Amino acid sequence: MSTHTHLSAAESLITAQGGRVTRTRVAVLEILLAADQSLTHDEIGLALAEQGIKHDRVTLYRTLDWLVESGVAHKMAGDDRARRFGVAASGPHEHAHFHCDRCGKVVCLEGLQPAVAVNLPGGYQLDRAELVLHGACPTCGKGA
Amino acid sequence: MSTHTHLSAAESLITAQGGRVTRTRVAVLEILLAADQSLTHDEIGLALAEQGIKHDRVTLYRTLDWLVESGVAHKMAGDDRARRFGVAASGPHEHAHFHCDRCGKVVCLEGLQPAVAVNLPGGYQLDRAELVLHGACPTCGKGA
DNA sequence: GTGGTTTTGCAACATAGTAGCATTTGCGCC
DNA sequence: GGCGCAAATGCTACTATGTTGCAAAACCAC
Repeated sequence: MSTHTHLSAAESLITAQGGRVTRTRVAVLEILLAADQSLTHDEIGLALAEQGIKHDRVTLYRTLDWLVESGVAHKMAGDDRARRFGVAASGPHEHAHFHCDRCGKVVCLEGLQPAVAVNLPGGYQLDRAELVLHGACPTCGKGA
Repeated sequence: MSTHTHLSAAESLITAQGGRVTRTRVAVLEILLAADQSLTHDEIGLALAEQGIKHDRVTLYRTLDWLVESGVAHKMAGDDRARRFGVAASGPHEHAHFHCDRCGKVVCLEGLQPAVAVNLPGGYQLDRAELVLHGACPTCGKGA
């Protein structure tokens, strides 16, 4: 299975960033691309294990860091102390996140960055705004 | 110095929440009240030590948790994995934070919660919005 | 295939936060 | 003022998350 000339979306993304296409990288990126929510290092590691992909905790950290540095993925700090990762689908980091306070799930909400025309006190230079919405996701909200 | 009938702001706040007025609690709360920025557990611990107030790491965690639960202080997760604490001066948690990407300092920006009239995809129930602005603080911005 | 660089895997370390339990302390009550 | 009891503290040990250094392995250009 090496004569393929067809590259998967994950493989294309990786080569486009000038990185080597490795088992772990492809698998991690595919997991992130397939996920409808932000995943923790742990969840990704579990998914890898389920696919029978042997890997090291450290490798995964480094892979994720590389994806973030390359601008392919993005990292966000949650209320628990675990960082969550997701694919930065379109454009810059200008997208909001929705954090379900019941199941703890974090989803990316693309294209709804609001008018954050805040009037900052003097001297502050605004670079980018990060918006996290808290509430209940569709799944948890139904039960209420 | 125990015949005082006058209570400090910190002491009043503590008793108002039905908690006991202890050395550590008063000191921590006074530190938070005096701070112009959000502080990490570590920074607060250092400040306590400077005041010669003996304390335990665990006690500080518990004190801070209590303050947050009582609604006196608020907790926020930063990009580093340390939680930062600040006094929730006015009203609910409806205030934004400014994170200086150069010195890492986090300040609370009261009264500038923007119109987060975001149109959520179907099914999401918005509870509260958390806004974190990134950029340079006045001090760091000057040097640029 | 060969060579050189990137990436991985391992082991050890670092930091942030938590749990259980005995001791101390604040504070209401007498 | 002293007593008792619940709340708070301090200790030790532990968990979880993330990092560093280095040797071995894997990628990929040639």
